[in-house]
Amino acid sequence: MNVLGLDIKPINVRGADMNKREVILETAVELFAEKGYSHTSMQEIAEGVGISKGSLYSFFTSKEDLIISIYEHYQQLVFERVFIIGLDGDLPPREKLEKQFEVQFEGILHYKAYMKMHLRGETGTNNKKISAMEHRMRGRLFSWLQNSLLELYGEEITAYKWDLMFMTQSIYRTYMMLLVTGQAEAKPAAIGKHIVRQLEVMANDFLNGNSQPILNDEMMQDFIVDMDREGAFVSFEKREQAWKTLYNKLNKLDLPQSSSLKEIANRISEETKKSRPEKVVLKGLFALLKENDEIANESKALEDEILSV
Amino acid sequence: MNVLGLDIKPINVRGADMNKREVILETAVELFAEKGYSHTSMQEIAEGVGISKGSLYSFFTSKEDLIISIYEHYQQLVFERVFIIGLDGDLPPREKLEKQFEVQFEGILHYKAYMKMHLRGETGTNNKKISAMEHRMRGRLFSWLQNSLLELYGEEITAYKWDLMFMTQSIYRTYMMLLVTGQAEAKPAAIGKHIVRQLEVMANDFLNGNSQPILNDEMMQDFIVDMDREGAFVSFEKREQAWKTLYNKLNKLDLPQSSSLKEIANRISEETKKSRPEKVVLKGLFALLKENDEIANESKALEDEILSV
DNA sequence: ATGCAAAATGACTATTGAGTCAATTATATT
DNA sequence: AATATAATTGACTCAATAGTCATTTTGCAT
Repeated sequence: MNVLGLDIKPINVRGADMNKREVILETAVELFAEKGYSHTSMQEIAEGVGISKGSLYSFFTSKEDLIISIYEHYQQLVFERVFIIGLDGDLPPREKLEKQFEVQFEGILHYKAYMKMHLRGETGTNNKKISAMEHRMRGRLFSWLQNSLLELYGEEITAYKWDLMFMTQSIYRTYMMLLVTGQAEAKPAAIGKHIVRQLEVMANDFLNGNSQPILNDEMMQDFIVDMDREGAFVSFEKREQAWKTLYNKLNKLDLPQSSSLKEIANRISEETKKSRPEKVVLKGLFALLKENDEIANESKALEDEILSV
Repeated sequence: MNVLGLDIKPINVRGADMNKREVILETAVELFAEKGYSHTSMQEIAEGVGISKGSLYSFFTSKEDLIISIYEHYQQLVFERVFIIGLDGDLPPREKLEKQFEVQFEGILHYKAYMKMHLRGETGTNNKKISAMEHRMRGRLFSWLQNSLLELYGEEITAYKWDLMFMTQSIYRTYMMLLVTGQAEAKPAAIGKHIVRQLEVMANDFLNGNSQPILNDEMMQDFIVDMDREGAFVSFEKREQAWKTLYNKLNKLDLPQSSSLKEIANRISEETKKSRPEKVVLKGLFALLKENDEIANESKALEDEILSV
C-alpha cells in the first residue's frame, strides 16, 4: 500500500518493449532533427539506440513507418493539451487562446528535437502517407485557429479569417523556431500573450475597415476540404473524445468536489505530456477519479485509452 | 541600323554556352522544386535538358556546385531590384517599402520554381557552402528590413525592431508561399501594401506601449554578427555598387533629362529581371544612357557588370 | 575532302543505404 | 537440465546514383 492507498502492480509485460520503442522514437527524432531525415541512416539510428539494424526493423517495418510513428507520437502529446484547454468552458475566449499558445510553447520546450525535425520539414517528401499526415496536422491547427477566431470575434470576422489565420500561424511558427533553435529564451506565457495581442491588433484593423483581406474562401478551397475531411478540432481521436466526455460530465454535474477533480484531471494531462509518463502515477490519479461513482465510467474509458498506448 | 540607331552585333561567341548553362539552371530548379534536391538525380536533370550526364558535369563540377549556382543566379535577380528601389531618394519611406515588397512578389511570380525550391529548404543540408549562402541571404533580408524600420520610425523603434523584423519576415514568407504554391492569386501591389500595413499596425501597438517585445539584442547576437559580416544591404555586390554609383550621380547632377534617364535605368532593371534578358535591348538602353557624357563612365561600369554575367 | 580540336556521350566504378534472413543468443517453461 | 519460444544479430542483397573517362561525334579550318 502506498500513500494513495493503492497496490502498485508491476508494469505489464510489454512494458519493456514499449520503452524500447520509445527510446527508438526519441533517438531517431534527435538524429532527424540534427542531420535531416534522408541523411540519417537506419544503421545510425540502430547504433544510437544500441541495438542492431535487424532489431530496429522488428519495431518499425520501414524508415517511413518510423517517421510516421514519430509524428503520431509527438503530435498527440503536443496537441492533446491544447484540445483539453479548449474544453474548459469557464475560461473567457481570449485567456483560453493565450493559455493554449502558452501550452504549445511549453510543449516545444519538452519536445525540442521533434519540433526541430518538424520545422526542417525535410521528411522524405513526395511520400503519400507522410504528406497526408502533414495535411492532417495543418488541418487541425487551422481548425483550432478558426474556432478561436469565431469565439473571439463572432461571425463578423469571417471575411478576414484566412488572412488572420495564416498570419497568426506564421508568427507562431517564427517564435517556435526561435525557441527551438535556442536563439530566444522567453516564458511560454509571455509569448502566448504576445501572439494573441498581435492577432487582436490585426483583427481590429480589419474590423475597423483600415485593412483589406488578401485571401478568400474561393482561394482556400483546398484548405477547407482538408479541415472538413479531418473532422479536425471537434473530435479527432478516440482519446480526445474520452477527455471531452469526462469534462462534459464534470461540468454538467457541478459536484462540490468538482474543482479538485479538475485538478486531478489536469495532473493526468500533465503526466501524459511527459516523454516518459509514469504508469503508476497515472493509475493512482485515475483511482482517485474513479472514487466518484458519477464519473467512474468516463474515467475508466479515458484510462483505458491512455494506458493502452 | 535599328530604331535606336544602333548596329546590332551578333551575341558573343560564348552566348550559346551561357544559354545552355541557364537552361540547365532552369531545368534543375524546376526538378528540385518538384521532387526535392536529394530525390532529383543528375541523370534526370541531364535528361530534362536533353544532354548527357557527362556534358552536365562539364558545366557544373558537382551537384553541390549546381545548387549553389542556382542560388547565386536567382538571388541576384530577385534582390537586386529591391536594392535599386532602395536607392530612389524621392520616394517616401512607406511607399518605398510597399514598392519593395511589391517588386519581391513580382519576382516570385517570375521565379516560382526557384522560390518553391527555396521554401522547401531541403537542399543538401548540413553542407557548409550552402548554409553559408542561406546565412548570407537571411542577413540581407534582415538588414533591409532593419533599414526600412529605422527610416519609417526612427531610433525609437530600436527596442522593438527584432520582434517586428521577425514577424514581418514571417508574414512575407507566408504570402510568398501561398503565391508560389498557387493557392492564392493576388496583385503584388496589394500584397505589398498589406504587409506594410500589418507592420505599421504592430509597430504602432509597440510604440503606444500596448505590446511588449519578446526579443532583444542579446538574444539576437548571432543575427547581428551575420548581418554585419555580410556588409548586407549597404553594398554587397560589385553589380549593385555600380547601380548605386549611377543613381548617386544621377541624383547629384539633377539634369533636365534626369527623369527620362531614370526611366531608362528602370527599364534596364526590368530587363535584367527577366529570366532571359535580351542583350540587344540592354545594349541599346545603355547606349542611350551613354549619350550623356556626365554619366557615361558610370553607365559603362554598370554595363560591364551586367553584360559580363 | 582531310585533319584536328573541342564537345558530347554513356558505359563503368564506387559508394551508400534500405531492407532481408539464416544463424545465434536470451528467456521462459516444464 | 532440457527444450521451446522469442528476441537479436549482422552479413548479405539489391537498387539508386554521384562522379569518371575512354571513345565517338561534331564543327571548323585548310
